[in-house]
Amino acid sequence: MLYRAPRGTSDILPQEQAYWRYIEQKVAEIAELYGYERIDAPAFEDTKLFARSVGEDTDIVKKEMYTFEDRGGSLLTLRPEGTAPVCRAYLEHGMKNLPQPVKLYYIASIFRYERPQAGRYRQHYQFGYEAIGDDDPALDGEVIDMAWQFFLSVNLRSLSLQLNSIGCQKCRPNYVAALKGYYASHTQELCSDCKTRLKRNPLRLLDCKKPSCQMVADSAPRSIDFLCPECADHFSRLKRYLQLLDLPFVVNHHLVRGLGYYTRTVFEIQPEEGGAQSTLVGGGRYDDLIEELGGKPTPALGFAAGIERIILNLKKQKVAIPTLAKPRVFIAYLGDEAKEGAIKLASALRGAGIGVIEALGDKSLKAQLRQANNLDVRYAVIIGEQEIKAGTVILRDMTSAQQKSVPVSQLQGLLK
RNA sequence: GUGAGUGUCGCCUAGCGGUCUAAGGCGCCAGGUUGUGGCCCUGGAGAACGAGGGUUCAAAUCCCUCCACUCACCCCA
Repeated sequence: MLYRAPRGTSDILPQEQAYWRYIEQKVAEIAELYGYERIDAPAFEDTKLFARSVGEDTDIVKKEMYTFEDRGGSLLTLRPEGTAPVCRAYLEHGMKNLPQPVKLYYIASIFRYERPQAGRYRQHYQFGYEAIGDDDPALDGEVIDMAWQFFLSVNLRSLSLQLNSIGCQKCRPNYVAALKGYYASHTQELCSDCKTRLKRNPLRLLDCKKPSCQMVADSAPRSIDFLCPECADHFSRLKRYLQLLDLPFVVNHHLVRGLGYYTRTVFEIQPEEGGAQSTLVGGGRYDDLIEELGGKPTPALGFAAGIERIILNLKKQKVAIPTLAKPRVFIAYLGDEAKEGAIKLASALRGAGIGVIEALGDKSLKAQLRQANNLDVRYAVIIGEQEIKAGTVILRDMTSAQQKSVPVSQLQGLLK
């Protein structure tokens, strides 16, 4: 084989498309229900947009971006996440002049140069909802509710909703300092990865998977104990609203999220029987991001969900999804004259909204019907020399194997 | 970037140093007489055995390198 899809990418084949259609429809339905409108940003952006927003020190920026220089010398990057482009669009189009918050959603391909494994791809798809321009915890509740309702609507069950608050610019430094202090006295118990995390990104110490590090993390200071009064109030009101909505969240003190821009609320949704790359939804508040990108201080939040991972779980849970429509009629013909009749008939039927597949070439009727059978079509319409003369066709029901001669004029009605 | 496992027709699998210019099943195509499918029967197309180097009289079968896939780590949806 000369060419294959690049590593970490894959073709979404016809037999998979029903899942994609299903999810895209649900995403749009939920959006409509909550008043979110679709936005499609370009697949690549100025590299600096992601470097600034995601955080220079994150792995995404340091080693996972598809960055290239175009012929004009601009440094561009295939989007490694969906939030920054939406924020850029918010600023670029002056959306602060719209009624706030501005509520947007997207479905987009995402590119990250990582080693592929179960549930992780170099090109994959995420959808996300973003609400920009309000800091009311009720908005946090709404966004989390949307994520939860989405999964209810696609019939995925046994999910867990994890919640935490990591504070704001004012209170988080105190927490990080306390965390560092705590970990400094436990360095000898840490794995080598955690030793570097202690220097680079102390918050990430909390979700190391190694059991020995988990033990250390279990007794570590908790972010919610260091929240400033405003953040603490925000968090407790959010929890109140989530209770009102009957959302079964659990506060996870180890949940910190990887992207650099999060403030206050962070949350994830994952299967209860979680494997390695199992997180279905990750999101949270990013109150400083718009300002960081050059706008006025503007609170905002959102989440992103991985579509391939959702499909993986739909299959695992054997969720029944609607099948895609396909033509119900196959037209077979015998001879050149009949072929011309078949071409005209197919066109007329399609004009009436009836899906039709035509035979091709100069095959035996047997071969044509075999094809009809393989196409899993409901009816075969057969046209031969006799039918052309008589102005009729043979209508064959492929499931019952009953067939009868009918006038062409009546065919359309019989196929409805 | 690290570690482990895998790599034979579109799919699944047999072969594990000579009988393999590779076998079977599914699928695909065509026939089984004159204008008819799905079952059955017959036939056909389709892989130089991931790629490139070795070892050997001889390699799909042994060795090396690379590539890809799968899973895990890092990280993340």
